[in-house]
Amino acid sequence: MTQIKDVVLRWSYPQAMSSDHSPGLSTTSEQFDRFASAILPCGICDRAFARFRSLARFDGAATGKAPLAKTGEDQIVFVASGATKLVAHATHGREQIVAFHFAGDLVSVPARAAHAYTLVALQPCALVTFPAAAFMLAARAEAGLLNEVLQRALRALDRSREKSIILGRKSAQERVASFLATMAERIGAPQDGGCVLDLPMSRRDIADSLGLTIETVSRQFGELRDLGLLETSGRSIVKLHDLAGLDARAGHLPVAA
Amino acid sequence: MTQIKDVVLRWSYPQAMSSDHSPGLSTTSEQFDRFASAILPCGICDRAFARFRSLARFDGAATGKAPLAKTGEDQIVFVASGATKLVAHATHGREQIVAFHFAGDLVSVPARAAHAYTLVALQPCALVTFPAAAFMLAARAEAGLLNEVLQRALRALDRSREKSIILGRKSAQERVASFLATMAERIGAPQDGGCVLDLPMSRRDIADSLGLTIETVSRQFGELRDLGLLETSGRSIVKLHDLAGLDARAGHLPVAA
DNA sequence: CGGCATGTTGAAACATCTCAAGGTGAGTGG
DNA sequence: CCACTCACCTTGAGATGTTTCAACATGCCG
Repeated sequence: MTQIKDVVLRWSYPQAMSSDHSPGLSTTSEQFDRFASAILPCGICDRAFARFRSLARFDGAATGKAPLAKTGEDQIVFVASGATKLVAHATHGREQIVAFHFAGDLVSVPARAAHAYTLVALQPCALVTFPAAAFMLAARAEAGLLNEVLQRALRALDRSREKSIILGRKSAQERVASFLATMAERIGAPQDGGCVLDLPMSRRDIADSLGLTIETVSRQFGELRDLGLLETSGRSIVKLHDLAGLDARAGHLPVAA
Repeated sequence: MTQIKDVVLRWSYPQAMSSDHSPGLSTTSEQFDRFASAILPCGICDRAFARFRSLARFDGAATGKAPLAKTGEDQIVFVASGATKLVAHATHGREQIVAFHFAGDLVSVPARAAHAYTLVALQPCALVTFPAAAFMLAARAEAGLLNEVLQRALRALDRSREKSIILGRKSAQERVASFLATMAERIGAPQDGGCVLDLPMSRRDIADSLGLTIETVSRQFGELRDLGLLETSGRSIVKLHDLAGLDARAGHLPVAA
């Protein structure tokens, strides 16, 4: 009863597979195996297994490329390796990054809404793509699979709601601190009390994720550095010295609210 | 294959039951029946049906009240009648409304995250509440139910993502226009080319949903009125004259992006 | 070791917020 | 049925944080 919430309530895996930086998996079999072991229940019947195998499309994507063909249909994408961003487009070329994804994550990419969406690779990626409608139809009778996908969807919903709070009610500094705290959870490598991040996304990506400009993000990195909360080296390495201090700066509610 | 996306891809129902303004349903049976016919698949077995019946808690809530007991557990709530808001709390008393819900909607209310969440009634409500973990366990083998809940979760995710774009990259006027366009879809009554809204939420609620202040919301209502796009009467009635014009002001992408 | 995208820092512009003072309307009690 | 009242909404003027525009520094890659 408890393990449901604790173990599988995530649309994405925290760090299980994310230390894998292999540029792209060599074979499609290997990609599909990753998908199957992450998403498909052990007890799934051979017929259903084969059905998903035949629905799957395999894409490798170089950094910065949008690996999905515009089919006009909703898509379900499994990130076998690498990292991606889901970008929403508004008028006047404005972009908002709606989510980041790492190896092991499952992404729902809508074809049409009030805004257009594009999935873009942050690193060389191996992706397994399904047409959403066909995927759902094939999953219709597979309770185990539906359960897994549902828990991941709810996890994604929780993340998206947290983002709404950040975007709606937080200062620039709180946004950057929240971002770093979240990334620490997802891809951070613990190191003597702190945590080291190797961010696959640029300052522009961070800005587009937090609803800020690159200049403001840069300034806030500076301030957090001056506060002794972090240290940067090169463009992508960030060492967080004080996770608790960062959380406080992030405007998170104290535990006993 | 197509009808999946078109018909059931919603965590919430658009207007099906939302014209029902009965303050609260008289009997718990009636409430549960609404839940059952909206969410439980027709073919569900008697045993499972009884299981959900016994898990359900029935609450009536007066306007402004938070009807959920703080159990420390995630909850799943079905809105049998009325309207609610899901509020997230940050430091310094800041609040962000993460979603609105109307009769027929299903809501996932997290117990603990980086921010605390409260579900609050906008109108007198009848609610059916389940502990999320037990709900998921009971649903584990019910593919039809899991499918329904998954489609609704994905719909909620889509809505939340659209909100991220609004909060991250839009001007005050675009936010208000987007809000009105969304409400028109969800609870609008068509009227000679336009659409009439009877908003159950206050200006403060709208502000807390859009990441603005009440003053800014009020000013933007004024500007949209001056532009001839809408007309207000009393505090809650808004008549939209030009849905297309509103959509344009909302910064939505033109159809051929 | 260049060349150039990416990131940093500074000063002025701007949108929204804050603070403050009226209006308005929905519900209440006479 | 009307007037009272209080919460809610509207409008105005000044303060503020973020953006914009611009110049400069850095570090990654060939």
